[in-house]
Amino acid sequence: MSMYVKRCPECGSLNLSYHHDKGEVICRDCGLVVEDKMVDFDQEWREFDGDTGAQKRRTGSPMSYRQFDKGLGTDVGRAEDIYKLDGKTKNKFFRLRKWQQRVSTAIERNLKLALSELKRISSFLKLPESVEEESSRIYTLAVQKGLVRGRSMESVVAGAIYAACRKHDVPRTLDELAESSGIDRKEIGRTYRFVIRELDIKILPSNPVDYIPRFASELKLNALTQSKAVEIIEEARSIALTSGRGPTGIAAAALYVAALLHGEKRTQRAVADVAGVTEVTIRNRYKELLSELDLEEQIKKKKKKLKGEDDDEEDVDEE
DNA sequence: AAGACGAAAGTGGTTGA
DNA sequence: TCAACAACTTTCGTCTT
Repeated sequence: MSMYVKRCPECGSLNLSYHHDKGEVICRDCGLVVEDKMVDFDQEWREFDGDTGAQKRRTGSPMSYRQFDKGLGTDVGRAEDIYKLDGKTKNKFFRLRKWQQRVSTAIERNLKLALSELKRISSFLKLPESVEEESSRIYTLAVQKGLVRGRSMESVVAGAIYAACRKHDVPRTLDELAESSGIDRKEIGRTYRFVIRELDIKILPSNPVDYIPRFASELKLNALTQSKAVEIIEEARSIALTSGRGPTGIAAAALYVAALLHGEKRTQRAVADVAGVTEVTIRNRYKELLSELDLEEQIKKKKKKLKGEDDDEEDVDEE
């Protein structure tokens, strides 16, 4: 169905890898993220049988949380519907109706504004539609639960997006959210935690591997280095080296080591910048990696640079 | 000069009494 | 609610390339 043929703009390769769930297209040869927001081709609105051609009508607008009320609306009924009610109930009815109007117009206004902001940010971050949809849902729930009170609308939007990204394994760093929303990173983290706690959204700790393609692409590292980094992370995970640590730090250190081993050296600062951590954190993770995994390869590489006088085995990459 | 390294002090969040 | 604690950051001085 998705029948467009693409070449990697970096190396011209046709060997592209499609990750539909992440909305990413990754070049297997050079690791470039070719396109990180794919058109969602299989979202095809139902058509009925071809032979009864006249009946190809759709059944209303698509149900989406990106519209403020999911395209539906519920009202407390009109006055003429309740002519049989007694006076007391009538009064109650009118009170409810009044409240409903107040609340719903307030919520409506809020949602309209918030969802357009949300759309702006998610297109800035090139998030796939599934994530945009999810964050809209989260935000809507948050508003309905009154969680925005005392917080800025923007920070809740940012928190909702962050949560949705995590939930869909398309993690963005807090810094990226901060940059695109203009909200302080800590503030986003706070509201994020608050929102997922209040809405009882369970989010598993994000896997460092999920960050690798994007970071590697930004650093222009090739696919070999990238898969080496993934390999390192998985090895580290098997020895419980990754628990409790920040996933971005691990991803950054793994990439740093992998780049070193493949002769594509990047400075710690460069890696730190794209990963949104400091050099110190990379060094700490890096040290742990070297001491807990096999570091002989690393040492051999360095020895080769030191004029490699006597023995040099040319084994670079295998497990 | 630039990059890598590491010590020391500070920050914000989690946990457990 | 408070204190201990771990992870991470900031800052800064030293060493290596």
